[in-house]
This record gives sequence, structure tokens and C-alpha cells, in this order.
Amino acid sequence: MSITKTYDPKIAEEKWYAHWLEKGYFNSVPDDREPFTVVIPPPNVTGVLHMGHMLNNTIQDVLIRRARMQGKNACWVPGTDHASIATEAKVVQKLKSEGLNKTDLTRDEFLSHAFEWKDKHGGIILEQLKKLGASCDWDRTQFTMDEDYSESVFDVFVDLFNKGKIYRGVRMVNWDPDALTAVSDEEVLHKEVNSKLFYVRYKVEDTQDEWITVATTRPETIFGDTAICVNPKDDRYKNLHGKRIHVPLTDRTIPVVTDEYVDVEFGTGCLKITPAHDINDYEIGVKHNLDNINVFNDNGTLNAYGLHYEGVDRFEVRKGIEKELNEKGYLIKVEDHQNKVGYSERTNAVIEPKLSLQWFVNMKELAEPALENVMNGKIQFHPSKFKNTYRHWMENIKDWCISRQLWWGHRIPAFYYGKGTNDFVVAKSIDEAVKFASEKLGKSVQTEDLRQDEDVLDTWFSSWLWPISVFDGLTKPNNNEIKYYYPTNDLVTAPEIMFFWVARMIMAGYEYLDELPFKNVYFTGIVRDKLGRKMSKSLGNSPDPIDLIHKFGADGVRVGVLISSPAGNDLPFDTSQCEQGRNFSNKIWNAFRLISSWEVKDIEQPSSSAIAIEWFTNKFQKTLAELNELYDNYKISEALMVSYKLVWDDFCSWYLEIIKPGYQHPIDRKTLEQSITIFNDILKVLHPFMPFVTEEIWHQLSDQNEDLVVSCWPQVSGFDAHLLTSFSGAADIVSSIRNIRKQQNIGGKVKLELYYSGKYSGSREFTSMIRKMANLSVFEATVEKIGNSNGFIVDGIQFYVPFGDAVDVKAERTKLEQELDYSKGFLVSVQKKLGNERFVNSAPATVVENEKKKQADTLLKISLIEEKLSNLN
RNA sequence: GGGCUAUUAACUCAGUUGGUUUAGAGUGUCACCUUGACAGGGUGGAAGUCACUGGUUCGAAUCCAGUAUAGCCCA
Repeated sequence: MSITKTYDPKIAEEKWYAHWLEKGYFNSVPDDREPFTVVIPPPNVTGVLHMGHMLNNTIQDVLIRRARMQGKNACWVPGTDHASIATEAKVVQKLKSEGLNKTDLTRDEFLSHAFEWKDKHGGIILEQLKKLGASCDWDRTQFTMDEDYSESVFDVFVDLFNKGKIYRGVRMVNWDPDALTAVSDEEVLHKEVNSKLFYVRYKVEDTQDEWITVATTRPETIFGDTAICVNPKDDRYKNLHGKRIHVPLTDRTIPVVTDEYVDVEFGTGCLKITPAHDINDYEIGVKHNLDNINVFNDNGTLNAYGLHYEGVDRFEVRKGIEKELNEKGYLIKVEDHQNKVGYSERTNAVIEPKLSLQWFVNMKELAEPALENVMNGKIQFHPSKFKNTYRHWMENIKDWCISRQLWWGHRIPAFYYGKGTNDFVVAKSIDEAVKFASEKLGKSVQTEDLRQDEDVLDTWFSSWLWPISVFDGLTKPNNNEIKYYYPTNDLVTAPEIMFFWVARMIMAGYEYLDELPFKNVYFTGIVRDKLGRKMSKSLGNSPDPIDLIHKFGADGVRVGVLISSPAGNDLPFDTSQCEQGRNFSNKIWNAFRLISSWEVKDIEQPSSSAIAIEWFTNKFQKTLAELNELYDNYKISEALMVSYKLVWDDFCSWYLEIIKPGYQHPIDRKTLEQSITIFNDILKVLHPFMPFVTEEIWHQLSDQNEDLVVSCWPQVSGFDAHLLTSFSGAADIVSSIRNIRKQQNIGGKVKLELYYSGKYSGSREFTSMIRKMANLSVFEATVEKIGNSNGFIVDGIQFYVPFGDAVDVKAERTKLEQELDYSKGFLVSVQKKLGNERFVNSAPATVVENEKKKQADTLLKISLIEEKLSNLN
């Protein structure tokens, strides 16, 4: 049976994923083993896989697969998030394309459309994750709006309300006029934009012709002005204190107030105050007891206060009012101006600050343990630089607005029985609400007397419970699963959602289980394109991950995304990295193909093979120890690179070349068997990165009782450092001879002679290997100096390769002179150090010793080169 | 405006508590080789004032200060 020349991922991937599922390897139930738990950052239920997911989930899978092989009870819980605002926006859009407006539907009608959409598109992303090889326990798949899950959300709401940590209040919120909802501070993106600064004059009351000029970027809000504010220290305006001012285009007058807040330098030093439409104005308004005039409708058009602009969008009004102010002589001038404007992350609408009645969580107490336990290292951040950002946010935390004016999500479990601010009860169900309301009112209340709050909860108010609720930790406290799997081990996520999600999960963990939710947080970077732009659907610069998998194989893509993405660093992604990954798959495949192609015979094992096996076994042990350490420090990218080099350089370029029998010659049984053992160990350490190709080779290479996915991670047993050093000395000799062949244009098939002077012992055990790899006919000591030869020095031993017919003395001389220059320069730097008395006196003895040894070695080397040069003619 | 982080080869990154080399790797690039495991492989080479300026030290890519540039977070 011939093996294909290249690895074909398609067949292996389908076959093995199905097999793993069938065997239930990814399923976990609590047992005696140590648990290793990861909860997936639940993607949007209607989302599709993008490169960010690829990176994130590949890392999780690598961690989970390794833990599984280490004999831990690995449990990776998948699921999806209802993502209220994003999903609702999609559904609204879809309905619009069918000619349906959300406003024409009842809540129930809308929700049935939404669920229909969810059932159709929901979970696509989970299917895509399977293509990537994700070894999640699919039986545990959860959705944040599942019944049990929702119950825990309501439980928490009720509990926090009863503890006084949830309250209802009028606050300035970020209003998204497109989505018609409040959004949290974190969902607002501030962008620098070019705008205009309008200088508008206001007439002072009871004067003939006295005016003051106000600079504003938002002239459409003058209908909401309720004061003019100046700095009390500003001499220019002292005469205005206590006066009243006419608001242009209206018949209203407003007071002049003074406040230090006003920047004397900015604009005219005269500020119009519109408390309903600016957070700073609002605060001044509260301080000076000013009215709030809201001039906007929820959709961003002006209301009746806007007079003849009623019903017109605010940006249209801005244009119109500029014209009108100008015509009526109020507009003094217009300047170009740069300022920052908030945009909705979801709809990209310009956010309007708006006063409204919303639900809030008081964060102060919740934040305390969450901050403390990250700072003291109980919860580790990788990389740790994110601790600073985290601390900064947690120390300045603000209350969390959790109500959203949407329908898709967990409806706020507050039930109103009257119009008063406090005429409501909070309860898990309508039945409970009836009971509580009856108690509160002291009379019987019926279901139909109660009206549930129209709003839903912020999505993060459900996902902050994710690590607890996927194990029913709130609805069934102290159940076996929560006790066994919680706290989870590693969380892999993007730094962008550190506050939305990570911080809040930590808070929920301490509030509800008095325990951290996870021990380690691995922050991935942002996946960017070649131009450094974030990969996003809207830019259209993101390749479809599934296409990539078709082209390069899942293993190739996994390697591609991991190869250059250290924790916390952005990943500048290019498909050439997947190509590298695919080539790596092929390299491994061909190593397998080579070994399989050999005919076995019961012949004697060559000593070069015996030593190669000994060397590689030690090399593998050394690398394994390195790998384990890199994993422990979450240096996944580096671990991959170390594995890559182990396979490509050590295994393929050295080991296999050493043991490879001559063309059409058989191999001895012992070497073949030991090589298979070695290869199997390599497959094990590669498996977390490249699950499919390794499983495929594992089964084809030798008979196996078990599958690689559940095999044991190799044991660390130590290594012989001396042997490894000797090998690299031997490898240096081989390289040097290859170099000579290259310089002298001597083909690889021409046998060469190699002589050495002095005591050569360093790499003695590798003599046979050197003879084979360098293709030598002679390798022995000599007492005479050999003049006409190429030479090199390894470990202080002079080696000679006598010239054949083709002699290039000149080239040899040049080479030696270069080497001499370098060595002399090096000697100078070493001697400079040693000549410095203060160095010799203050540096540690070992360091000084080392410098002395360097000096001696270099002196020897220089004398050897000089001697060589003088012998050359 | 405030805070954080970074700046090492063409690109992407290592460089552990300052001291195994006049700084390493992968990719790319260049030269040569290759009917023979490898949509390629092998061998070898070139390529860096470690952003800049000072300081601490016997010794700085590494520690400190300042400057410049970039990114992120917050307002």
C-alpha cells in the first residue's frame, strides 16, 4: 500500500472527529481524577466563526487536549450567548427586509420571530468549531436563555435587589437612538471627528443692545438651555452675575450661574447649560438646581420643545438652525473644531446622553474582592501587564446600568401595581409577585393587576454567571458538578471584554460562591490584517475560517494562528502562516512516509544509529521539560515553535538522516522499532496543536490499543546534558565540513578525509555518526601539520580536510583572515574586562572565571589560526 | 486631558532575578545542490548603533529619568 505523497486533511479530519465523538472522549463526569475545566466564552448564538474565534478556541483546545493527556478530567463547556442587542438588531433588520416593523408587532410576536431566527441560525458557530477540532463536551452545550440558566439570572436579580445592591434611578445614560435603548459606558466608542464650533449671541434681558456670545458644537440643543454659566473669576463677565438671558429663537429667559468648571480659555468663556443633554451640564444643573428640558424624542428627532423643528432629526436641525441663526443675526461665526463623539458599538449611531429611569447595580462592594484577588495573584492574568488596566478600572468603578429597552433577553422581574416610583415588587415569577404585592399592599392583588417591566437585562448580566450557571451552581447550590468543576482552571478571552465580562465574572464568583471563578485568565490579542487593521466583517478583510480549513487543513490553520501570537499581543494574520502550518503537516507526514517505506531486516544495528537514538531520546527529554515549562507559563506560541524545531530540525534533519539506510537498503529491526517509539512520543507532544494529522499517523505507524487523543502525555525523566553537548560538537564538525564542500564546490557524494591534531575526545561517541553525515573516508588523528588543507576548529581541536585537486588557497586564506579578525576583536573585548581591576574585584568569581576561560580559548584559537595561515601557501 | 503598555533583522517575535558569544529564532531574501520522504527539500550566506538622550553600575537590550513614536484603556 502506498502512502500519499502529501497529507490529505479532509479524510482524516472527518474520520477522527466522528470517532472521538463516538467514543465520548470529550465527555466529562465528575470522578476521582483532578478536574481541568474551561468554560468557553460563549459566542453570539447567531454568530459565525471569525478569525478571533479561531485564535481563542484553538488556544482553549490546546490547553484542554494537553490536560486530557496528562490524565486530568478535562471538561470544556461550550455554549452560546443570546447577545440581546446584537441579536435583536439582526432580527429587526431581517424583519424590515420583509416589510415588517418592530413597532407594529407585539412583544410576543417579535419574540417568536426572534426564536425562529435563533433556531435557524443558532449554533452554526458551534458546528464550525467542530471543524476546527474543538474537543468540547457537546452534551453540556448551554444557551444563556435556556430555562435553567434564565432561572439563575432571575435569582441573582432578586437577590441583589433584596440586598439593596440593585436600585432604580434617574440617571444620565447613553442613549442609542437607532436601537432605542440605553447602552452601557463600555458599549460606547469615542471617536475623534471634525465638527464645527458655532458662536451664537444671546441677548441680556432688560438691555437695549447688550449681548453675550456662547460657543457650542450643538446649536440644536439651545431649546434645552436652562442657564448660562461663566467662571466666577472671569472678570469679563462679572457684570452678568445675577442677570437673565434670552434664549435665541424662543421666548424663554434663563439665569446666569457661576461655576469653576467653566474653562476661561475655551470658546468665549461663556457656556450654555443643557442639563438634559450633556453629562457635565447635568452635574452643573444638579448643583445649581436648574430645570431639565429634554428636547429630543427617543429616536433622535426633536420634540415639542424644538418648536418648528419638531419631528426633525437632530442632525438636520443642526443644519437648519445654523441657517436660521445666521439669518436672524444670532450667529457670529463658525470655526472648525475637533471633538470626540460617542458612537454605539452595535449600531454606530451617535449616542445621546439622556436622562431616564433605569435599573442599576451598585458596584462598589462587589468590586472589592474582585480587585483584591487579582492584585494578590490568586487569579493570574497572562500576560500580567493587564493587571494595571484592571486595577485602574476597578478602582474607579461606576454603577452598572443593567436595563435595556429591548425585548430579546431576560425580562426584568419587576412587577408594577401602580404609577408611583415605588409601586412595584421584584419577584422570580408572576405568582410570587402576586403574593408579594398582596403582602405589600395589605390586600389581594390579581395577576392582571400587575404589569411586568418592559425592559430586559443587559446581556452581561447573564453571562457574568456563566462559570457558575453552566454547572447549575445557583439553582442547585452545592451540587456535585459545581463542587467538582468550580473554580474552573483557565479562561481564554480577549482583553476588550475584560470589564464587560471577566471582571464581572470574578465579582459574581465571590458574591455567590465566595470563590474565584477561574485561576488563570489568558488574554489573546486582536487578529489584524497585513495593514494592521482589525479583522472585521464590516471591513471585509477577514478570511472565512472554514475556507482556510478547506485549503490548509484544520491542523495547518491551527498552527497558522498560533505560530505568532504570544499572549496579549495582537496577531498580524496572514494566510502564509497557514501555509507554513500546512507545510508542517506535510513534513510530519513525510517523516512517517519515510519510516514506513523501509524494508526491515534482522541485521546488525549500525553504531551511528545506536548513538542517534540515544541522543534523540535525551534531546526529546530536554525539549519535553522545556515544553512543560512553557505551558505552565502560558507561552503557547513558543511551545509550538519549540515543537516545530524538534520535529523539523532535530528529528527530520538530523535523526532521520543519520539512521536513514542507503538507497534501497533495508533497515535493522532495532532501529526501526526504536524510531517508531520516538515518533510516537513526538506525536503525543504535537497532538494538542495538530490533533488530526497526529491521530492519523499514530494509527498508521504502528498498532495501537488506544487513540492518541486519550494517550498519556510523556513523562519527564531527565536527560544527559553532557551527551547533548557532545552531539552539538559533532554537529558542528559536520556543518564545518559541509561548509568546506560548499566553498570548494565539492559535491556531497565525494568522500573526504578528516584529520585532527591534539586530543579529540569531546564527540568521540559520535565518530560513526560524523563519518556518515559528513561522508568521510578517513577520520583520524595526525601529528603532522597538514599544510594544504581546509581547516576548522571545534572545541579547541584543529581539524584538517586535505585539499583534493581543486585547491582554492586564496579563498581559504580569506576565510582564515576573517576568522582571525573576529577572534582578535573578541579577545580585545574580553581582555578589556579582565584588565579592569574593578571588574575583577567586584564581579562574582564565576563570572571572572568564565571571562578567563574565554580569554584562554580565544588565545588558543588565534594561535591555531595563525599557525594554519603560515602553513598555507 | 489622565492612565497603561510597547519600541530588538525586511516581517513576526524570544531574550527569564543586569554577567555562558561583538544579541537569537521562525518566515522572507540571496547563492549553490537535489531523478532519491517532503504541493517542495538540503546546505550555506547576508541582514540589527537593541527608538533616542542622559544616569546608576566593574558591567545595561535588561534598572532609573527624560524625549520621540505607536497602540490600548478611561474621561
